[in-house]
Amino acid sequence: MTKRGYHHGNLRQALVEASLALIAEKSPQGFTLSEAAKAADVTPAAVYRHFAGRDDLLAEVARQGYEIFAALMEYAYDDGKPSALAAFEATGRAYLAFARKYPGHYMAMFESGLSPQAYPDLAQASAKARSVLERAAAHLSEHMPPDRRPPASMFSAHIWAMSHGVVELFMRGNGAKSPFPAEDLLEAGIGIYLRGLGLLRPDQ
Amino acid sequence: MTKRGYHHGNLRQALVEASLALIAEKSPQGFTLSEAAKAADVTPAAVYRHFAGRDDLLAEVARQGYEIFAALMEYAYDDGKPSALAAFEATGRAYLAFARKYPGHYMAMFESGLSPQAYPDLAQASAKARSVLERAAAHLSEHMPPDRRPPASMFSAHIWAMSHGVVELFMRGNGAKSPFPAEDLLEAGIGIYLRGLGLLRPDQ
DNA sequence: TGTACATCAGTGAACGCGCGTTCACTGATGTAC
DNA sequence: TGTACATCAGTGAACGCGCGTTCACTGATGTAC
Repeated sequence: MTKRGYHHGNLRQALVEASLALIAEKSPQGFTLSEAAKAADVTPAAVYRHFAGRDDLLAEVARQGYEIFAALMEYAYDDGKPSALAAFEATGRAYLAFARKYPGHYMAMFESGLSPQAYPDLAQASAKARSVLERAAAHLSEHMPPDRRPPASMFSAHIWAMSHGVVELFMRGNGAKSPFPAEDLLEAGIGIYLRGLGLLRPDQ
Repeated sequence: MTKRGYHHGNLRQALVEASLALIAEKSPQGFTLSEAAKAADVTPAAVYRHFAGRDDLLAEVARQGYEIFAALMEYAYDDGKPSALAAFEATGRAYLAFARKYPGHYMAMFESGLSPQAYPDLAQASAKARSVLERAAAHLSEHMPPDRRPPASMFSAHIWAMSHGVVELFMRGNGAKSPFPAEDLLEAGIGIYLRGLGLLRPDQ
């Protein structure tokens, strides 16, 4: 049991968790402060003891999302073990696993439309997460044929874009029914891409 | 001049165009029927002469988007001329050009969260657009080394996912500042991917 | 241990607002004779 | 050409609703003596 505060006990975190469920169900724009309060068994006014308002609550949800995201990526990457390539592929799989397991966080992070600049803590968490991805990309790029090695930030962006696109188009109802499981689709896509970079033998 | 009807003249289309501007500015979920009516210089109630309600109006915006999208893709693909590969690359560029030039349509199509099943016209337009992409992919896949040729629907999904991801992450403010222009980023990404499929020589 | 007081998390009522939607209506446009 | 009538696109008022936010308050918890 977590320690209980005055009345509710950890209301701040309870609100975050109520919001997560609502965001996953109705999208970040569909979620309302009042509903989150109700889900936490509390008056809407109580929310203002812990957050400056609706957007501030949403920002905190996104911030926690980036923290989890960064930790998962870090863990999956595992300092490039057993090999830069294998670690990189594990990171890609972890990306999709995160989107599937933490849909509320994912949507708050990437589909909420709130600007991170307005929330310093959010901007910092987001930068931290991104740095994990870029480190993995930079490490892997050392193993590329140097003549046509693209900037690490570019090929990290490619992988991120494809991963995000698979999540948005084929994991949610949006756009299209997936003809394949999203995981297989992304793994195959990344494989082809890495072969194009000379990181995989043509017959791998 | 377009022909004018009873009072306003083509109010139906005026509402669609007002909605486009609002959607591009505030996202599909931020757009409201009342604002669209006001932008078209008309009472909210007038909207109900032409649409069943807010969602119906949004669906019509998306439908028109798919029509334009399909036409642009068709034009860019140009029946696979001058070569299947060149035509395919032109189609990729056209995708991004569409997203940039018709942000309201793009957002209504891919970020609105409305289910196409509920709107038969929308579902049909969406299927038509998708078929153009799949035809291009199928045609190109005939030129692949047949031993490891992936299903056309899969590699079409890869390209689409990367394109969509680039739009969402690097063309909008969402997620990240682009280190490169979105067009260059996507073109390079598709190039690497196609090389991975054996469609481009390693030194191309 | 017991009492008096300070703190402050959450309450409940209230606010102004804009939303989507309905309804009886009006008056400009089109049509029949 | 002129008149009487039918049509129907758009009006304006009204509705109930849930939103975000504010405010003075209350009462459970923690603390000092």
